[in-house]
Amino acid sequence: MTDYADNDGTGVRADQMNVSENLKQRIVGQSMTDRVYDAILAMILKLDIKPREKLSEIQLSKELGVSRTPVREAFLRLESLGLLDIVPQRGTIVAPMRDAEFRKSQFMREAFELALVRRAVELEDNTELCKALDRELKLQTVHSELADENSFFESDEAFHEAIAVHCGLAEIWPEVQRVKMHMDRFRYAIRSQRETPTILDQHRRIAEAICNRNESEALAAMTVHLRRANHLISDAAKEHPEFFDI
Amino acid sequence: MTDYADNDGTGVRADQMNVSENLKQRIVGQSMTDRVYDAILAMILKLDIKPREKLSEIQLSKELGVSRTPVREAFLRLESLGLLDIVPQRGTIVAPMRDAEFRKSQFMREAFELALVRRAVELEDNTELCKALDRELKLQTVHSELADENSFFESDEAFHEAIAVHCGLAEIWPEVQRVKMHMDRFRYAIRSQRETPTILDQHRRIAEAICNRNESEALAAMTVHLRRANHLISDAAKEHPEFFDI
DNA sequence: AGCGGTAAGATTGTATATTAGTATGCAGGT
DNA sequence: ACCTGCATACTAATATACAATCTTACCGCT
Repeated sequence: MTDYADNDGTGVRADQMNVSENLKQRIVGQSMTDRVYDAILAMILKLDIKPREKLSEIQLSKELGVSRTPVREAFLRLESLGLLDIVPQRGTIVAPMRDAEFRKSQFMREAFELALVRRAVELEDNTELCKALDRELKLQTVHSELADENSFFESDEAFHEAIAVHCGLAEIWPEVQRVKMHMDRFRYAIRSQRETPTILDQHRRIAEAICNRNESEALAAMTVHLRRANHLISDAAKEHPEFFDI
Repeated sequence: MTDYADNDGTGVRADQMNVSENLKQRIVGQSMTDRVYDAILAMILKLDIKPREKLSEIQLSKELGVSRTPVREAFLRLESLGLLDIVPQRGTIVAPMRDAEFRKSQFMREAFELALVRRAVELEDNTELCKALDRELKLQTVHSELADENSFFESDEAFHEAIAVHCGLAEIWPEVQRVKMHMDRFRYAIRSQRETPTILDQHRRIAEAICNRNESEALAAMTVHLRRANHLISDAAKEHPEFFDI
């Protein structure tokens, strides 16, 4: 759990450690390609690597002490997610945040989560679901009061996931995460803990409407919640215009 | 357009031509990886290569006259779509059709297309959309009468795509195709042209409801249409149990 | 000084070599 | 006849080598 333990002799020169220390600690488990992929993905989402930042196969492979192949395969996966822009014979950069990409992501997430809500209100037995939602609400109350941002957003995820899981559609959640990805990049860029009370309130309304089987209310509450970020984008674009590509 | 024209000297032995002639003719355009990917994808969807059929990097690379790298990269893309199962140090097979995968695909497509319908009925100006839908309906009428299966299903695609395009969400369509993929595999396995009149009728109802801005009717009609295949799966599973993995 | 062309360097794309894990078949034993 | 252990063949994973293309910077010319 200790960060920055880099006394493993992988022969990384000190003058090219810009990204490497960050990566090293994340590299554990599965195949090389998987490890490299997970590491780069996390760094992109957390903005440890910034949009438009260059990312070369050969440099990363040296820093990570692996060959180009796993790095390249990780790059290809990330490109297919729209997170990297690979230009043949020129280079690879972290994709800038595109408005079109965001809109697409927003549409798909909304389509999924509203469909899940529609199922949730129609559950014959929703006691388990409501218990799970209530649990997350309690957690979020505490995390919000303690201003524990990370824990709050963790429970935020769990809240939304619980709806899918208790509808018998747990397999859908990874797909939601997939389409959410581009929104999450924005979220990390603009996330401010002053938002947590608002979010918590919205979650409460959603949970209440679902458990009361009030479909229209649940859908409305979820829609408001999911569209919350929309008006924050322009702020983010003003604050970090270099990240965007309009 | 002529199938099985194999007089190009790529050194493929006659006793291993099971897949090669089929592939060769498809290989044109873009990068090697893209070409190989497109070719294999088409063959999987059309059931030219059958579920559970083995597919080795080295054999394909020889047959296609390319190195293993593009083949491998194409494999990885197809694996991420759930169309190939790559087992390290053992081999790669075309993924059998899994009920869970189908249900997931069904859910996501329905979520997308119903969300698109909701937008479609709310368009201020739907004349272009209705014109496009009507055009495809006319085409489908002809194709159905002439029993031209392929053209019918082509127009079927165009019908659905038109809704997305005229809602200003053309970018969404590739994503719909993505999630539809697993359903399409079933569709090819069970497709019978006796279905075309039914489908055409369903399309007519959908188009009419959308153009009349009758949301509930449009949603109902689309839902019926999208769930049409559901009860056909069990038939397909009976007919080709070796393709399935329940 | 400004412009143009060329060569060097850097990049991804492709090909091949090496490594390591898995199945398989045969030999030898029980 | 059946099990066990080893050798072998085959696979994908990884590493390295080569090719093609683009950028960049420098040098010479005008």
